[in-house]
Amino acid sequence: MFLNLQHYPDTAVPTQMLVQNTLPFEEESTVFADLILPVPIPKLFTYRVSRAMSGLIKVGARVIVQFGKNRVITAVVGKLHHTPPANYQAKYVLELLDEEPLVMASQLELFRWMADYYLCTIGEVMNVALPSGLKITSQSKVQFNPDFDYAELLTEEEVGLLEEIKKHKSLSYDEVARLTEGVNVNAVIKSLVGKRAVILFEQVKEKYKPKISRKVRLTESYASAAGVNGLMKELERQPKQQEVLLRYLSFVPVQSNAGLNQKGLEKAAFTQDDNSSNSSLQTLLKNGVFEQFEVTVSRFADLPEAPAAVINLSESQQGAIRQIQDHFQDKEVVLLHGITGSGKTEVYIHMIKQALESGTQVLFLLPEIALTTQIVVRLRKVFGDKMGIYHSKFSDNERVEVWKGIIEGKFQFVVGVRSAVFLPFTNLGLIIVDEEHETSYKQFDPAPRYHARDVAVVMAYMHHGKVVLGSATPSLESYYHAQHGRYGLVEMFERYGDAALPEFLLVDIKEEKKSRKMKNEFSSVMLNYMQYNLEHNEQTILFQNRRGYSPYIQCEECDWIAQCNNCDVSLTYHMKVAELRCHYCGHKEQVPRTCPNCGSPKVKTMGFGTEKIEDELHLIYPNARVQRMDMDTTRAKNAYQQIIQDFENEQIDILVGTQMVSKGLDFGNVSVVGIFDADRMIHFPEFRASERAFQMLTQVSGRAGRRAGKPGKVLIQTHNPGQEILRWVIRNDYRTMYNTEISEREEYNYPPFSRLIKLIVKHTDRDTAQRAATTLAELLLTELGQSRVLGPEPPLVERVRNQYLFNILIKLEREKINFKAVKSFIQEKVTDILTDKTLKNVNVVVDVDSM
DNA sequence: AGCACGCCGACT
DNA sequence: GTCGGCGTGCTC
Repeated sequence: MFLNLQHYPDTAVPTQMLVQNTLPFEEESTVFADLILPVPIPKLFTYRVSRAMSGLIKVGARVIVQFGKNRVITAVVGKLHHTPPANYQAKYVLELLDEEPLVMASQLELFRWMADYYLCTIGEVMNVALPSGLKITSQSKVQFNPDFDYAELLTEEEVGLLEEIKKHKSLSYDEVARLTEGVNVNAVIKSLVGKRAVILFEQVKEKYKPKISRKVRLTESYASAAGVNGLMKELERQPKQQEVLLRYLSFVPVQSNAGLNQKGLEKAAFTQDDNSSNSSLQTLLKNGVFEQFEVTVSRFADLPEAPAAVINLSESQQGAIRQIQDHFQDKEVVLLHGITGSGKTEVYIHMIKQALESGTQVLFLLPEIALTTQIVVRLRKVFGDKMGIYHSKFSDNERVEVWKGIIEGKFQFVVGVRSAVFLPFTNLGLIIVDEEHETSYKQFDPAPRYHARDVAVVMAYMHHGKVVLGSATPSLESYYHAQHGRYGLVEMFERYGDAALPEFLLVDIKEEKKSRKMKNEFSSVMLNYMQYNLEHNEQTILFQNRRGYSPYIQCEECDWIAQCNNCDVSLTYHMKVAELRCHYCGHKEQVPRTCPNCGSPKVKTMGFGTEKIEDELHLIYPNARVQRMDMDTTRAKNAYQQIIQDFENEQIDILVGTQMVSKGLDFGNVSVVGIFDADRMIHFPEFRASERAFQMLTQVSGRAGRRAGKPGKVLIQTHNPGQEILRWVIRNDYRTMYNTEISEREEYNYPPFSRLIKLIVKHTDRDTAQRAATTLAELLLTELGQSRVLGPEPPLVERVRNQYLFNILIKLEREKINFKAVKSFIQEKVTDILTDKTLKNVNVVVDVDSM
């Protein structure tokens, strides 16, 4: 239970009170709290706990404190003790927000580990961990001083501003600024405060609002079969009121079950049609027939009860479950390598059920895109409202409800994205990480730059639970661990319900171009297949991992290319919105009609993205139903699901999209998958390129050929059909890919043979950035040696948001090295650079296990 | 990260 | 002469 000791949002803490450091009317208590504050300062802050609060405060509860001169912020109690700080006077904890811990001891342990491992502060971890509905905003507000006597002389500006402030009860700085344009608000407010015309105060408000449902029910005297019958008679002369009563009874059959009345009916159920029923209801309320009441409802209340879904497991699924259980005898982690369509989900469901029955909690992690799909619907059918969903597209209130629901025991099982590892589990028996190879499990910005899969493994150790990592295309790291006995390995190579593997067709673009068979981006082969599909009402998925219309526009006369002002990249042309956009910083600008450099009107789009493919499809097949699915078309909360649903209902003939189309689309009618630009993925300048390309191509291919007895087709357009990666994809030969890649990784000492820490040095001035990076690299070399420090070198995109970047890569062997000591050495050197007086405003990002 | 305090250029 | 620019250093 979360008892708010104060009622928000109305609490205003006058500033004068905040400044006070001792409480006058009581003896000083000897309880001190070390608090985790949401700031990037690597230590806890010790505050004093008042005597009244000392019996109530608990580790993991949130408190409000004054931090600095004028800031009021929320903190979480990290530790309680009796040691007064030696060198300073501790301030008092102003308020206690939770009677019971909101952050569990197990979480604090995990958060400390994360801060330590990923080289950030526990405050930064806390900041990302808590849904913002549980954080508290502190905002300075201004208010007219009712005691102001106009004794001081005011300037014209001050009078104007004061008049505005007088009109309102209280205003934030922002609001004042909006009301009085063109005035230097901060300065004027400051002088008004000085003249005691206005008062400043800190308003703290809790953002989470429970959802309230307004309901009505029959008053006690009528809440029985006899009561209702009597009432019907009484109302014979009032047909409208009788109608309202009947309506109520149709939802809540009190005659047959009087107990149902207790729960009542939403008031909204009466008023949706017309106003007269509303007024009749008002009369009934007034006459004491009905009564109103309010209940706090869950935002997930409308979910169906779990039907006892029976799953028939295939031989291979049963075998997989047995093997997993065997491995769990002596291993914490099992890698489940199951090809697309092998039925991993049923295995998961079985494992989850078992864990739940044994009374432990279960966490099921999915990549963001997969979470919006059918798998959640399926899980919901099995687990009903015992399952919580934690998703970034959910509102804050919904996330707070999941958080609290776990603590209260309402959700024993949570399906969620990366950040679900922060939830308040106390007894995790099983964690499943599906699509464990997905790079989106690694958070890049802001700190903590954590990898949810790796965090999950650590979490499981802490909870003495188990982990299942699942993938059709495991990361080299996980497979390596499985090969070397650190993880158990279970493989499923049979397609469920004997769906055939797709047939592959490599289309040589060079050949097609030579014989002039290409129609823009489409090879004749692809056009033929699409044509066939349209004629036979079968669906096609086209994959191009690049959004927008074209990645750049260029002048034919002078070769000018539209570039971002803030980043060293070309601007992507988006046709629908008629804009050039930077995919790095979000900068937008108008599309020039003529070349800004030479004035020529011959500015052409170059290259192609999903939008161009969509556009050309409309031209080639005017009657086909084409839908695009990428970040631009799925921004709205339910847009993604809508597209999926339309596709499922076969209201879309051709779906063209980015990697979004590679996840969770399991539809029988997709007989062709077309892949553009496979070469770009394969040759991406990065050591994981081959692995990624293999994963991506395999995942997309898996969308085809899901209909039993009828293999689908996968068309890959490439300039080089002989590439070995394509061969591996076609043969579904993970092993060879793994063996080839792993020996390269070993040779060049890349993960899993080493750990990588990437340092990104940033500065607005290129020379300063380079100088800082070089200095830092030299400092690191002293202890780590030449072989472990690579760089600095500029990344592919040298400048982002007007910051020049230089990367230093540190490779550390996995064995025989004091990882902790090395990390604190790195931290130390980074701090040296940051505090170097000759290198001002340099920023360094430390990314442990960088991807 | 904020936020206040402190020392040098363009205005009444 | 003042306002106000943002550099620097601290926060229990």
